[in-house]
Amino acid sequence: MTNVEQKVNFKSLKASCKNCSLVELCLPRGLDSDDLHTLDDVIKQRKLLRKGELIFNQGEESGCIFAVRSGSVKTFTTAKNGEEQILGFHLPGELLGLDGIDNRIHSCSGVALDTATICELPVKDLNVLCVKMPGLQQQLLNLISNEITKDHTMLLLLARRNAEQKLATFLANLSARFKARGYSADEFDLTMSRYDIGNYLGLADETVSRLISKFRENNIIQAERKRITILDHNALNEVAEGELSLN
Amino acid sequence: MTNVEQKVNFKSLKASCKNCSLVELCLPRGLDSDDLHTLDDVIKQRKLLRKGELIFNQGEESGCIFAVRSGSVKTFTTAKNGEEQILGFHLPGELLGLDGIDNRIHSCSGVALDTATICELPVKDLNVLCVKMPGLQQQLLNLISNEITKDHTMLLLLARRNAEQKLATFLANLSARFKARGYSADEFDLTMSRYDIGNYLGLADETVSRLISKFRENNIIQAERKRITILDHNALNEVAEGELSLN
DNA sequence: CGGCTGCTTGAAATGAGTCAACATAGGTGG
DNA sequence: CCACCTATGTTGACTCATTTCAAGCAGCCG
Repeated sequence: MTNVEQKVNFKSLKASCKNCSLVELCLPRGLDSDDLHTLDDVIKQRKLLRKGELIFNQGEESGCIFAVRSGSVKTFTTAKNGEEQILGFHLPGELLGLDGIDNRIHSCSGVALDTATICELPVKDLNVLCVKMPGLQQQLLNLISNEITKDHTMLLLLARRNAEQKLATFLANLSARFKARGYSADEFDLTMSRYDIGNYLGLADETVSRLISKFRENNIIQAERKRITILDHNALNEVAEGELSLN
Repeated sequence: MTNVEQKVNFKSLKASCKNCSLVELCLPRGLDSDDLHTLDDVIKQRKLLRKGELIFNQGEESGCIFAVRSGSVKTFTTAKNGEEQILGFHLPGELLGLDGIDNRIHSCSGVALDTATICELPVKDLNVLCVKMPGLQQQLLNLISNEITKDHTMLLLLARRNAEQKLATFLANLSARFKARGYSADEFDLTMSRYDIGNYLGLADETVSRLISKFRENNIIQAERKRITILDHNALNEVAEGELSLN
């Protein structure tokens, strides 16, 4: 199943880790070099997915968490009546499937938004490793804890903010995440549709469309279909905070 | 700090655990008896809180998670501009503060809604125990995983449901939780104000008031201020699911 | 007993949704 | 390679659920 016996002997720590995207997440709070290699060995080969392909399905027991290497991914729950609620969009270097970390059942599904590569990380192996590496244990808890905090921020956004603030927050957040991952904070492509954005933010897709136009008319962004250029981060943040209302 | 040396030698497992509310949560998926006692020893003495008293504060590092023994509690985040978003209400036997499980900083605050007793559980001690008790490790992850799932359900509720469905879901959920804890599913007191309910559900408090009246007029509930009696669980669930729309 | 806070109800205002028509891009097959 | 077709996005007009504003009421605490 895993290839723990496989030896790794490169000079550079990063270069020696096949699946850096996930391992990098653990670096900031210091696992030592040996630990990192052990962890890296547990991470399954990347998998290539086409747009729309399922990574894991709500209700199934994958026993894995996942890391995005390239491309992007959305997660969503499906209600009894069949309607979907998008829970998050995941960029390269980010994790998903943490809701299945107890090794039981995923409470949401993950789907590729475009061509994407993802790494699989079997929770079982992680648990075994945790005994040997107390640092990893802590890292894992940190990650989940952050997940909860993110959800709480989202609850606030959905419950208390108007459409303008929601979309501005969404764009500002995307920008910050691209920046954190080494991409441009000013110019990026939306891999998700207007419908997806609306679903995620609790808005009709027409509303999203209208707001994008409004932001453009106010010279806050430039928007050509999927391509977004942020012209005025300051104004965008002010709209997000409700300090600035447009038109 | 903790009283690990303290010996416990009662016959009944439950009777021998001073802080059953938390320990019970771990029972369903089987820690053995010795483990339970060890766990119980780590749980700090109950604390008595008056209405409005703070249990833990957003931004502070308590290093603890908490279990409600009696009374009820709300958790909420405070945004930059000072406005609050209630994240959840917690009944006896339920946990809170899991967002601070990484032993760092709480991303929300907890406050007693009425006179309440709560137990404190230092995460540090838990981590130590986890090494000795692999089962506990798993239990903890399960709990957090469930927390995430609950948040996801809430995201769906806030983003996709109308006011009627939100309130019906809220009441049905409360009822189920009371039942699960051995209280009546039909009759209970709301310890939170209309304002709190509205804040939690992303509604104006006037809307909550109006809906309660509407539910009463439709003979779904009886409502005398804080006292709620559910007359028709079936109808309530149908409203929650959007299968039934009132008036 | 009075004042305060929380609750209820009404009337008016409005933000976002719905419905509908049209535009554009990208993909497919002839 | 072009023409068509379907997806997705845009924009307008109208509707309506929920909010906001406002007034009155009821329970509760000091």
